[in-house]
Parts: sequence; structure tokens; C-alpha cells
Amino acid sequence: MARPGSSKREAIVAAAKALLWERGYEATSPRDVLDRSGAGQGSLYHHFSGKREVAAAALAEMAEEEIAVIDALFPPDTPPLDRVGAYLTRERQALRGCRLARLANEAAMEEPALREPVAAYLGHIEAALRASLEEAKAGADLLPGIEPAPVAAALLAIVEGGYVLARVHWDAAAMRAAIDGGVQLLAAVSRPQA
Amino acid sequence: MARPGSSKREAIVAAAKALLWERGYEATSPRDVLDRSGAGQGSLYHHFSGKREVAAAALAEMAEEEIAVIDALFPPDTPPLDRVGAYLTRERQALRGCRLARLANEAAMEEPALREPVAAYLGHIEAALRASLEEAKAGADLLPGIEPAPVAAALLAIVEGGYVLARVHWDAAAMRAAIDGGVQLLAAVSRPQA
DNA sequence: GTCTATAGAAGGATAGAC
DNA sequence: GTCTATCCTTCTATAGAC
Repeated sequence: MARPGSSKREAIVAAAKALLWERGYEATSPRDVLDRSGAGQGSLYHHFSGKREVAAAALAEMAEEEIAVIDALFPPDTPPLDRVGAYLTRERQALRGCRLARLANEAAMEEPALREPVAAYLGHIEAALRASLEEAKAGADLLPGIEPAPVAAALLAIVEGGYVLARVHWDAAAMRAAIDGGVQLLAAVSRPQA
Repeated sequence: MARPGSSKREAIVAAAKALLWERGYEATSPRDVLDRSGAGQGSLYHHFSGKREVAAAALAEMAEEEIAVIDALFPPDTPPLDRVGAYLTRERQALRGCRLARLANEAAMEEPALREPVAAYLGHIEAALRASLEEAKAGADLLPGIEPAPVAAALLAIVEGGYVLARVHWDAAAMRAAIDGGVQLLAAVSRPQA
């Protein structure tokens, strides 16, 4: 049933990925997915047990793709605080929301199959931030009292919360302000530069 | 039509307030609202033009209530950074999400009537944080290079992003970690205490 | 594997009596 | 103002042919 080689299966998952980002889970119907993918009813229910499983497959692919993007932002041979800065200031489509975490508040997210890919994505970012901050601390690039783990969580929250601010104010500048504040706070806990 | 004195109207809005927080906009149907409120179909469509207007009325009331709660956290006669700290560390139901901003990613939020109460609420918090940080800066309680406006946005984003982290990990501790990081960062940009 | 046709339930709103 | 009954559409899934 989960044969990745099938053409229609791939088209269905691709359409689901696009629609989940555009509209979210509740607002996307199986018919929407079929219309966009060009597949018929039968193909969807041949490959998947229903809407939920389609979404789970789509989210798993999105998480894999975005985790690869994150890894590219954290090359091991660069200064650790540069990696953190690169993550904070990367380009983002603020008004579209986070491709994965945009689903955080849907009722369906209480289902583990849908929540886990999103949790893995955010967990991966948080781990990368924490590792970088720990490396910075070991190299005395961070102020002594600063704990990497909570600060990593706070920086990730600034980004995810920044998406929320942009959506609510319908203005990408709201996210940029939050990121700018994060950059200032990070600079303040960094060792004075040479 | 918008007569506030009507008993059923109030019951409908109260039910909508509860359901919007519990399930969000898309996942709440007019029938759900009627079932919980005890009103009939006719009452809803007598007082409102439809689902959207019910939600708008509910959000407006929620914003008003929550803004009053925020104001209570920022009494003018306390040290400004204590006010910011009180906001960061107030008790929250992390897994339920922010009562207003939990709707940020719903497609319906592109409608101004729904977005505006949420934007007013977040804007009010951000203004209170910014004013407190400006007062702290004027009193030399903040490091010189720190700009109040972006830092206020970042702190608000930490809270709103913290809700997202808690929902995605299905663990209130994820939000606590982000808040803790925010507290540490704020302490780092504050003047060393006497 | 893929298609079209269909079914049962829920969503959102209206009609009209009281 | 409030109620019940009804309507049309959309949602989600199944049936069965090819």
C-alpha cells in the first residue's frame, strides 16, 4: 500500500504538501487534494486509508526536506554563533507561516501521526541551536551565566512566534522586528567581539 | 440587531468564545455553538448574519477581557523590568494555546473582522512591553545598545512561540524552557543589580 | 492502480410558525 | 426573539468497473 513508486501516489502527496501549507489540515478536503493532483477518488483510497494518512505522509516528507535545509544552515566548520545568526536571519515567507508548525493549533495535531513530524522538525532545530550555543560557551564566546538549552528554546520560539505576529498583523515587518530583537539579545550575551 | 441585552445572543457568544479556544474557527460549526448555548437556529441567524459574525463578536469580547488582564500585569508604579518579568512568567495553559493568537494560521484570519481583535490584543501587549523597556532604558536599567521596540517584539514572540512549542511537543515544559530562556536573555541586557 | 459514480453525514443558511 | 423544520452544498469514504 505504501509503494513510493506509484505516480498518482506521489501526485497526491505533493498536492497535500502544498495545500497543508496554504490552508492547513481542517480546511483541506480530500477532494481539494484530488483536484490539484489530477488523481481520482480511487487512487487516494487505494494508497491511503483516508485524509489523515495522506496528511501524515505529506508532513513526513515536509519534515525531511526542511530538516535538510536546517542542516545546511549549521555547517560544523563555521563559528557557532554565526550558525545561530544564520538561522535567525534566513529568508522566510512570513505571511505563509511556518511550513510545519503552522498546524500546531489544529485539533488534529493531538493525533501523534500528525504531530510527530512537526515535533521532529522543531526538535531538530532546537538541538542544532543548543549544540551551537554549547560550543560557543565552551569557547568562551557566551557570557558565563547563560544556559544553552533554554536560550535555544527561546530563539526557536522567537522565530515561530514571529510567524504568528506576521500573520496576525498581516505584515511581514512584525516578524522582522522580532528577529531583530532576537539578534540584539544574542549579541548581548555574546563575548565582546575582537 | 446587535442588541447586547438579549439572553440568547449572550449565550451564543459565550459558547463561541469557548469553542474558538478549544477547537479554533474552521473546526467549530454553527450547530456546535447552538448545541452548547442551548439556543435554536433562529436565534443565531436573528442576531448574526452567519458564523463569521458570531466569531468576530466572540473574538472582540475575548480581546477586551485579555487586554484587561494584561493591564493588570503592568501597574505603572512598579519597576519596569519587574513588569516585563511578570508578563513573561505569568501562569498559562500552554497546551490550550493562546486564547486569541491560536487562530493566527486559520485561513479565515485573512478576514479583517476576525484578525483585528487578535491584532489589537498582541499590539497592546507589545506596546506595554515596549513602554516598560523604554522606561527601563531611560532609568539606565538596560544596556545602552538595546532597542526597546525589537526586544519587545522578540519577548512577545517568545511567549507566542512558546505556545507553539508546547502544542507541537504536547508538553507544557517546552513552553517553560522558552520562557526561561527569555528571562535569562532579559537579565543579560539589564543593568547588574545592586 | 486508476477511474467514475454514489452514499451517508455534517456544514451553513433559510423559511415560517409562534 | 426564539423555535423547529427544511434545503442545498460540501465532506469523507465506499462500490465496483476497467
